[in-house]
Amino acid sequence: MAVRSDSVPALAGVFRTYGFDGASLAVISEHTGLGKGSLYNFFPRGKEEMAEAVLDQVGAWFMTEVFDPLRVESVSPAERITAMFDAVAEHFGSGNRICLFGAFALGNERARFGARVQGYFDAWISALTTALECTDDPAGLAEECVSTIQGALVLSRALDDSLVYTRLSGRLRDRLLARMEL
Amino acid sequence: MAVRSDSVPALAGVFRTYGFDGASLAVISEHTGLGKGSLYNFFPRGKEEMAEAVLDQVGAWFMTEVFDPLRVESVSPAERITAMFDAVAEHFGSGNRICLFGAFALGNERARFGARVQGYFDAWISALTTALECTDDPAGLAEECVSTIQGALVLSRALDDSLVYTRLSGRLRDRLLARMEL
DNA sequence: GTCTATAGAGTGATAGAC
DNA sequence: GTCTATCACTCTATAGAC
Repeated sequence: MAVRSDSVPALAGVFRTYGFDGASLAVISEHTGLGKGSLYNFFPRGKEEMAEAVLDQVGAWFMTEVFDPLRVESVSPAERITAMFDAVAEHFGSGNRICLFGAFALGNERARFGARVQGYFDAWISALTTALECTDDPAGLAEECVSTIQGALVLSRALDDSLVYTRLSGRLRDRLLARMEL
Repeated sequence: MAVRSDSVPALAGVFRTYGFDGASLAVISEHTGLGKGSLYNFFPRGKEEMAEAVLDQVGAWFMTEVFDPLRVESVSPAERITAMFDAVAEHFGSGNRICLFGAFALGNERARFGARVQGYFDAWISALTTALECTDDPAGLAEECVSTIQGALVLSRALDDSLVYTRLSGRLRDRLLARMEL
């Protein structure tokens, strides 16, 4: 039997492709394979609740797979940073998939989901700052790192070339690792 | 009497705030002060033509105020770069306004306006590459610069703090200028 | 008469909610 | 599937400039 959480990955794909406003219930119904009745059974508050569920599930994935590992003291800071870039590249399909939080930050969606968006970026920068404590400017570099990844996703998407993402994130990673050796 | 181009700045504000899908004719009519009759008189193909007009006007502004000055050989490369950061900060309200091309790149709008989005970023990177010819990696740094500005706009918006933009673009500018002195 | 600008009632289609 | 609201858009009407 289908459960609510099973439909969240499909919902994520729809919101990534169409945005919040562009994702009609007809499109959602088609991509999830669920009728409107089922959708309102799982998400009584409608589309807004669907998007919240997506944001929460993606946010939870980043927490366990990206943010928490950045604070594990038994792993060297350089290895933590390298692992972060690997996990992030995997999640964003090396530039082929956008960041929902970034897209929602730029779009009209920010009005509805601003708190979740802010929480995601705060958590990322905070975790990165911990891993970069061995540098001379942990908070500044963490902010720069998160921002650069978002920029790489924008540019990669704009130029329709995932190599742009790979190139930019590789440069960033190397620059951070160099700063950690000081 | 009103002319078509007078309404474009108001249209730009609407699309920036609501996105393409979120900007209904009712909202557009309200913010421009024009009835539907006037809007369809100026833009016979409707919303799509309105957005194209906005993109074209913003693109033209960047061409004359940002891209072309980057190629003026009578000005030193360092001064050209500094002037670019000033003009860009002015246009983006130091992080308070988003980049329409960046937002359209991440959103559903890319399907309709992808060519214009790609042209904007190509032109920017190309012009910057010229100004950075005195460095060891003009094209790479140009790509990195444009991407970082976009990332700064995303993060600034996400955290609702324009100081994030000011801080990140200042760091980037200084880093570029340092690379030019080599 | 012709052209551009304006206003807004009215169209069918489709939206989200239930 | 049914509901109502709203969507993008069309059309008619009217105004003044030439």
